[in-house]
Amino acid sequence: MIENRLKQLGLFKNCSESFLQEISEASQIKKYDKGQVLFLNGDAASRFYIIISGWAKIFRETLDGSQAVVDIFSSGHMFGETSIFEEDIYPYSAEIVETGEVISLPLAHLKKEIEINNKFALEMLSAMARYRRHQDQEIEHRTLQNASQRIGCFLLRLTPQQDSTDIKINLPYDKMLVASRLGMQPETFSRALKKLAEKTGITINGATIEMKNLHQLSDYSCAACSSEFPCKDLQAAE
Amino acid sequence: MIENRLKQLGLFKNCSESFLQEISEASQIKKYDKGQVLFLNGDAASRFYIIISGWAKIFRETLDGSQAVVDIFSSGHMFGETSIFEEDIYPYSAEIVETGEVISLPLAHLKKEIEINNKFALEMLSAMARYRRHQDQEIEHRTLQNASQRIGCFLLRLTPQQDSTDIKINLPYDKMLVASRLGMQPETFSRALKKLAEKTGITINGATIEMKNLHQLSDYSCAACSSEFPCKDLQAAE
DNA sequence: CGAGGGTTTGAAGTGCATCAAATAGTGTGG
DNA sequence: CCACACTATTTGATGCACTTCAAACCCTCG
Repeated sequence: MIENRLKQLGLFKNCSESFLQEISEASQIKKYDKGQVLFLNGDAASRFYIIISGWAKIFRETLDGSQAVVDIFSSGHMFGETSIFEEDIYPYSAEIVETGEVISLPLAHLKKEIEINNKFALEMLSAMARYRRHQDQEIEHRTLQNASQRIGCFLLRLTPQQDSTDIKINLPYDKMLVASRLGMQPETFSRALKKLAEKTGITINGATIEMKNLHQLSDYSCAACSSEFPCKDLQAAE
Repeated sequence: MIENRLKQLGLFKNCSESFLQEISEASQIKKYDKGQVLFLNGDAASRFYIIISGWAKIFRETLDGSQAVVDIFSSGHMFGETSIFEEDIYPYSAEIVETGEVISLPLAHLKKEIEINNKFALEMLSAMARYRRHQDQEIEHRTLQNASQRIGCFLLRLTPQQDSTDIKINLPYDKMLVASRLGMQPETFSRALKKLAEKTGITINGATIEMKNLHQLSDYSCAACSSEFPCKDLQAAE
């Protein structure tokens, strides 16, 4: 049930029962398959989205077909909501990259609630500010880090805790997608990951990566970054 | 007088006289010389800033001294305000790059007003949303455009109107800074600008650039961008 | 006039992209 | 359960864009 899902999100913690009920009734939860497009850059925007499971990528595409992946979202994240304030068109395209469930909600309800519920407006502002920092960091990473360092940084942000040794993780989605998320070609990703393994002693086995010494990894990856390790992901889910 | 300056900004249009008076009294307007640092990444944040004249750059710096310029602001722009919501430390450093006047205002007052003045909170949200789009575009540009195209795009966004022919503009700050703003080295900027001139028929004379045919310039520059010309700057001043 | 930064130019190196092809992996229908 | 088709991933070879280092030039301002 949608209402319960929404209640689990920190974002709506200051919203009234009646608002949650109302917006839930006007919302839809739906399973989307890998490859489905939710909306395209320039489309008229009337709804925003919250991911329940699976992954979605946010991207922009040029006429000649090359695309820039701006971000990739998972469970708990919201997107398409910036269209409330400007122009009512989506500023990017969104596509499901791992099958899962997504709630679509009407922007009109969101807008109304922001206008009348001050605490909720603050919650939104806080989320926006957090995301801005995330983007600043993104710009920095793409400017200063080389391919291997960007991968290392990405891996570090996937680790649950920083203190333990011998961490084993799985890449959250396929390598092609990780590559585009980090702004590089798949071939470059493959080579850069291998180079990272040589330099930092991590072990790669398909999509599974074993990290015995996080400090060695962070020494290498964070050398070209203004943030210190542990550099927690600023765009943390609600 | 600070209060009058603030009244000229659209941002504060829904604020009460008493708030404007209060925050003005707690604010300072000061002339800063080129090279002065306003704050550093990681500093405790208690004030935010609004530029009256001159230019300021927002950047992040690694231990080894290389820096990523995140943005460069001019008259009417505000920065450092995102620290209200998180951690109370600045997420980037700020330095004056063209001598001018800057107002520094207490974050505490801003925070209080956001909490009690709903319309103002909305105005802030709107500004945040606009800036987020600006950053998305920035990430796209740095991913998809080559050096010459980034310069062309930068020039197009400096032009006052899109329809006229034979436009003459001056670069707003020195070429080294434009280069860093666009994420490239000064040498690369110099060469890429020359290449742009060959490809699009613009004329370069020191810091003055003459553009006889904007369409030729946009055809070349916007080929690797998802936005159509005219691609107005989303981070427009208040 | 001379010092010092900004800008340009040249030469060489590096990192990533691209193109091409081999290999591994995955899901499908037989 | 296997063979096939298709996609993801890796590897190799090559090219290009940008960087780096070095030096010259130019401009401005004391």
